[in-house]
Amino acid sequence: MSEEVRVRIAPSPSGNLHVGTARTALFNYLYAKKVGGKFVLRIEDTDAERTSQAYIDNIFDSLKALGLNWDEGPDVGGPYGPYTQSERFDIYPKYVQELLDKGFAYECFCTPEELEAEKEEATKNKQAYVYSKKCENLTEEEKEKLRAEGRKPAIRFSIDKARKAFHDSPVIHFDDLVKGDLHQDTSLIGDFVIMKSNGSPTYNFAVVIDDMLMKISHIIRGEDHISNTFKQILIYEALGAKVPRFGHLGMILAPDRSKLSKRHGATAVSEFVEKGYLTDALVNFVALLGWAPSDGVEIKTVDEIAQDFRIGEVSSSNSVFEYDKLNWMNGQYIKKLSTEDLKERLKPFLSQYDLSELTDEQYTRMVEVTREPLTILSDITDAVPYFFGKDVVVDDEVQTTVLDTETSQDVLKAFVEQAKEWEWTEENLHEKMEVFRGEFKEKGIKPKVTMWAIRGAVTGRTRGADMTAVLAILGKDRVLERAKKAIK
RNA sequence: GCUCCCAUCGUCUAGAGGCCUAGGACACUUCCCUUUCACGGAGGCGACGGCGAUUCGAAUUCGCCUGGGAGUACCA
Repeated sequence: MSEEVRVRIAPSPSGNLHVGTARTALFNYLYAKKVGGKFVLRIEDTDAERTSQAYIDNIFDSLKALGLNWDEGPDVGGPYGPYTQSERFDIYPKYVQELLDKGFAYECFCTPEELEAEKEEATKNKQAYVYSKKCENLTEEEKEKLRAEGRKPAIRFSIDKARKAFHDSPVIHFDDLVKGDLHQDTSLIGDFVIMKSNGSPTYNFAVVIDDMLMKISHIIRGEDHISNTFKQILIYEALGAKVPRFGHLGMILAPDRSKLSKRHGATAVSEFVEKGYLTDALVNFVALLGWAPSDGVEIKTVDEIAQDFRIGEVSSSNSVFEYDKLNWMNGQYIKKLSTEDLKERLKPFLSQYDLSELTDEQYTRMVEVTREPLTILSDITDAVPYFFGKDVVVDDEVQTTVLDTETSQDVLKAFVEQAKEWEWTEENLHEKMEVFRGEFKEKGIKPKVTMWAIRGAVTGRTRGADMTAVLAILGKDRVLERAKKAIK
């Protein structure tokens, strides 16, 4: 039973779910799925200042949208709850006391000013700063005196004592799931605070307690946590707990190789969704940042990826988040959507238009003929203005380079003349237009030039959806009116 | 500053001593298809950061250098 694989994602709700966190969540999820383990969600809302319910909801929604469903979490519960850190506050003191009793922790009465001075001194001497440990061997009398001054102690973890109890060398190692053997000289790690003077646990302590109590067996996270790992291993050992396996993923960088931030565009999963990215495409893309399919087929569902996933094969280097491939991939996913599904998904991006102008059939056809070039859903906004309203806005350039030409004028005159007699069904229009192009071709005018004239008059543009379909959707009256209007 | 991690095309990556004149995907580009844009199809451009060492043989092993990233809090 203790062999059960349990992984977790423990986001801090100080912002919307970041793509980096999403990728970490994904890799944990993939690992759990692959080996039949449990995926746990824990909310680390210790920092009340930056936490908000909106962010918590955003994290839930984003994870769900990505298909990363958790087996245990704040909402669904589980055997090792609560899964919200702020509700776990009363369980930490017990373990602090245990460490105190075992001699692996001690009270520290240093003030922020004193600590600051130590640090300055260290930087001045170009030394790496490590806490002086001056409070480690305080006598009871000294402690009483400090307490009488009104000082409230923080609790520090004694790196050296813990290390000596379990390791021969000050250099400790662990076998990382993705990076292999990792080591660190613990004499370079200062005795860090595990419980603040206000009684709340620090991150490095709380995670260990939470992960230990939640029986997390494998901790897969960003490599920015490597240095924390050594501290955490020592705490696990000091508590007599089983040390979990760790796996550290490379970071996701922006194209300029700096940390991905708002400056580079969207960073939260929800922002990508708002921009018109499909969550299926987003997870797929993010999975490819560090992982490669064994069969070379890159477009895959999360379940398919899970089948093929091996944590040891994940790349240990950082990767750059480039939009090019994401865009391509999103386009591929849009192509796979049924028209009915796409019609619904497109609606939020068509809010500036009055969809009631169109019958369902017209809307369906419009989507069918405009969906091809979409890479993100919001592209639809720019692709359809001419389907709405009576008139059309003609680009200046289209006016001068297309409509104003003598050829175009001839084409439009002939078009109006002939089209008013046509039966206005798409099928019939298709035939008629073919004949129409043929007539002009005989006069030496290329089919595309003929079409440009009509397209320019009817849509105001030189590019767009299939012309015949556009004519059919717009209806005879509007088409003829717009065509006439373009004739001088 | 100190410590740690990383290093194959512009980007994501395959590659675990000879199968590599380094493969794929995206991007870029040429051509084809075509009522435009796009999609699709067929090509092209394009990389083992540098220097040593080990070896008959290194992208693959080792060392140094360089470059990039991260951590150095009573933040998480």
